[in-house]
Amino acid sequence: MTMSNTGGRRRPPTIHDVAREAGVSRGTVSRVLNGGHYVSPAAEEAVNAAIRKTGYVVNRHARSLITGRSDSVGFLLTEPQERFFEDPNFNVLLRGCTQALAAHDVPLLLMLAGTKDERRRITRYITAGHVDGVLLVSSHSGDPVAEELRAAGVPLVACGKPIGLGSKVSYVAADDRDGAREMVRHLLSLGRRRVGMVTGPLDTPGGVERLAGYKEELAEAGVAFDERLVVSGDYSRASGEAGAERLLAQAPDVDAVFVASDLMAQGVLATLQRAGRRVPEDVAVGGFDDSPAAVAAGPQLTTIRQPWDRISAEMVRVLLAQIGGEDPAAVILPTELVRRDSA
Amino acid sequence: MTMSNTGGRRRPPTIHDVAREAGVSRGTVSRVLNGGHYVSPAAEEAVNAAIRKTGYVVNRHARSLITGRSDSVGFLLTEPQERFFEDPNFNVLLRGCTQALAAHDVPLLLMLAGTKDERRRITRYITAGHVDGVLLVSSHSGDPVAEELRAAGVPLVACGKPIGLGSKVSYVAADDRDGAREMVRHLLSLGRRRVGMVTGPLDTPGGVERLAGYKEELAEAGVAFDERLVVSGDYSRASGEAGAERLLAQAPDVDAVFVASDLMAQGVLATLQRAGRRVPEDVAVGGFDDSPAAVAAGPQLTTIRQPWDRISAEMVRVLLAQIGGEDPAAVILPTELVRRDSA
DNA sequence: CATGCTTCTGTGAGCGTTCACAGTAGAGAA
DNA sequence: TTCTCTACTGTGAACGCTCACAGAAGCATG
Repeated sequence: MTMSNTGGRRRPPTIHDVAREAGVSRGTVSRVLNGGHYVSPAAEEAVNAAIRKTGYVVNRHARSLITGRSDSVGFLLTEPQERFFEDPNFNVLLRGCTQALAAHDVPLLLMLAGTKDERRRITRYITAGHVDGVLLVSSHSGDPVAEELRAAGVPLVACGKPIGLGSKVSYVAADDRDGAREMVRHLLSLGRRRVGMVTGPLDTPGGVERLAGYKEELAEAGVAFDERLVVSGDYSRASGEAGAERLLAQAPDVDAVFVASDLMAQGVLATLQRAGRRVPEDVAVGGFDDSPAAVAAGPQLTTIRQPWDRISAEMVRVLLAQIGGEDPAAVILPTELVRRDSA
Repeated sequence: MTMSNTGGRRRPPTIHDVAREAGVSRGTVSRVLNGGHYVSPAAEEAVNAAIRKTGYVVNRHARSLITGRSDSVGFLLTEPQERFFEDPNFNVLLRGCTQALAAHDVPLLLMLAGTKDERRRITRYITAGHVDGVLLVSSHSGDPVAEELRAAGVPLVACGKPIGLGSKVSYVAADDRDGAREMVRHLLSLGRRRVGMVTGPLDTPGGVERLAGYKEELAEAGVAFDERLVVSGDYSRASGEAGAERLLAQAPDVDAVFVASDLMAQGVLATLQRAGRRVPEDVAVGGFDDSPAAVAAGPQLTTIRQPWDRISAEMVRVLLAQIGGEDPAAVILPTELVRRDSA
């Protein structure tokens, strides 16, 4: 592309101007800018005054040219984007990451790898060093882009445990298993014993973990596992409706359902309503996510809140640490039971 | 912040490496890279081969340092962000802009100006020339950040007509007035004569325009304007519910309602349902936006689709043109009536 | 007085590009 | 021939910064 400089703007002040204004050398200004060790209080003050007076802002391009880093990170979305952009959790995540990065003065580049072509371009862009690291929102399947980035040694932090990327990729995730256990424990504490589950997709760690938590908690409570009480879904509302239908058919005596997402739970509520079951009197329903869907319609959903604000903050923290040379890390954050009307 | 280079990555090839590989000079490689005028076919081919062989990617920092442009643009959100991030239209817009820019190989920086502090930091960042231009999603009120950017001569394209920024700011907007007229025309064509309206906030151009379109179309059809048929809202679902209640109280004989947003229309549907009015038999309802809310519940909403994909594409086109030196421009895009069940 | 150490400061080099300019070769015209 | 013009190519300088190094000043120690 070609971009010519527009007329209106005049040359911004350089480090040289600041140095002259402060009566010191470029080196001293640079030292004040970065860390400020080995500079006298008098010089530091003079430089800061000069910066204020001139309105100096460091030229990141010049800095990056010599340091070899860009002081920016990418936010990479490798899945079909509709799904994520419509997910409120994703929005919270994106917003949280942007703000956390802003606090460190690190710009965030939004990268959408939809088509094969985009994927290639973005991979080159990243491996060329135009960003220092990548916040990755992938899911399901092993992701070729992520794999390539990992192989190229690009600092990478995934949201949720990535599949098939080896253990050397950092990730931040909610404690799906523990969250599921907490919800099941809650349902059991209400006296329910025929607790069903609509799972998420079982090719995702989240889906697997939530099911595992369900089983564990039942086992611990001494409630026998009954596979007729478990049906699988894909997190969509429609799959919640269908799942509830199967569940009612397979186990008509179900008196509680743990649903692996709020969106599916909406579908479950609809099906239960159609079937004439009252919620929570006949069937208690517990969701997962605490998304806006949880309070959108019907009885307000009792659910498990994923700490998206903390997740984004941790992703940024881990990524910056890794860019700073630290080793990859996995962070699991606790979830929280939100009691509403459905259970 | 401090970021030290991580071990894994080795030095990427430079233009020098390519030049050596191709047996030409840096200048020739540079010419091939940018436009390719005045370079012999043989040289061009050799350079391209060398680029492929070495895996060369231009160092944007070095380029930016000398050209003075960053070849990147900012996507600036100056309003309380929750509102926008939960708006599906906003998501389409963000996605569309990112993709349109990607096609030009221009990275998009996401900038959220929530707090006063962020606002100041972002303003400095932009005016320092770290982005070549800004895609602005503001709304309502005159925006101090936008005003400052305009004054600094930063290329700027707003989404929707901005208020109080003078005429020298580019913007891209849907044709609110014409869209409103089309909907009202549709309602009239169904034989309805007591057509009410729930307006959007009247301190926004969109709100004003939709109301104006409503009035114009009524006038053209020779239907007398009745102010009891008009109540105002703020685009939220709750204000739709409240608005419909007022409407029913003021004008019980209302037989159609044009609602200025789908979200409000959902509220209107709920109120009508509670009041025992059937939709569309007793009262026809027309929305605006064609957001997912339009098909979320109740009768599927007849609505006006705003061409968000085209809006984002046009915003990018206008911005890049302006960065290239062209004058600011206003683009108004046509809307489209989407017929569903509610009217 | 020399020596060393610490704290502070200035200077030159260089990061990887683009740009302006100078220069070359070949073709065609005078 | 000689001159001009076009098509192409190479070269040095510059962009604004950081980094390594050299050096100065102050102070304590030998």
